[in-house]
Amino acid sequence: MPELPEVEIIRRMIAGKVEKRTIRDIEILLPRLIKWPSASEFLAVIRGKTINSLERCGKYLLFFLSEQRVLVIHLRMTGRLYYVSETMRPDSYVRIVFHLDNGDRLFYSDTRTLGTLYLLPESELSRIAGIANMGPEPLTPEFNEAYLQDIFKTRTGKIKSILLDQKLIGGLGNIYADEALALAGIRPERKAESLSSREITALYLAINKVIEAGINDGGTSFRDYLDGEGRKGKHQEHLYVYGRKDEPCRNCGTPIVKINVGGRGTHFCPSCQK
DNA sequence: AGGTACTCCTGAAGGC
DNA sequence: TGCCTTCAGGAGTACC
Repeated sequence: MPELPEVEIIRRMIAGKVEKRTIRDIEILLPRLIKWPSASEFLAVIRGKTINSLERCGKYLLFFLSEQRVLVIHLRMTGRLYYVSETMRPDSYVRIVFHLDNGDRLFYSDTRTLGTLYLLPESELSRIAGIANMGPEPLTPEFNEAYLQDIFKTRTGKIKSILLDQKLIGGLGNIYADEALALAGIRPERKAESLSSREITALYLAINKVIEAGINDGGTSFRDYLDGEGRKGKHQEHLYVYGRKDEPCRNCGTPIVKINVGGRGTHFCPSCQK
């Protein structure tokens, strides 16, 4: 599942190739993935637009186009973007094909078809609530210990659920939330308000560390994720707890436990995490 | 505010 | 071998 590191890897791999290219045509094989506007209007508006830049906001990709339009893509669970040369054939899950003016294409592929696409004027970006309300992202100045102290101290919810709330922290998903809590030595079911300032410091450092490691490893390919050229990341080889149920903790050897927190599969070491 | 349940969706995996 | 059920989960929404 693409989280901040995976989306950032895709952005970096694709940005240099699509920027300054014009979208010559587009094939919409599964119209319901397009949330706004209608598929026919989407097609009419995007045709002939030039991609000025490719940015990321949390788990959203933002293609800034000519005439102050923005193409917004959220990959959700199984969405993928590939930049491919003229000769490559789409796999059976390609749902949308962007034809560029140099003959190359951008494939939007999605096995479970939960991804979402929008096309709107830049000035209306805030209509997408997930973007308008996005909390500070790891590895930015706004995401710091003081901010975490502030949001944790009054919240009675479980820390794992707090970490996944995009309004509070932008870009964290299930894998990196589990990993950060493991690295910080904190149990996922702890109430946020129960964390000591020392634990909050540890968690702050851990979140930045796992996100940075994920990016440096080219993302985590646990089930579905592939990068902008269809390749797997390497971070799954370095995971502490996610997907390691019954396997020995890398620190103490205790079998990793899997539970359900807030409807999400949650992994932790019952010995190292307090 | 926070918990729970439900929705979207398909392929993999597990049970018998 | 084969059929059926369960699970994976980001995000939105409904409801208490």
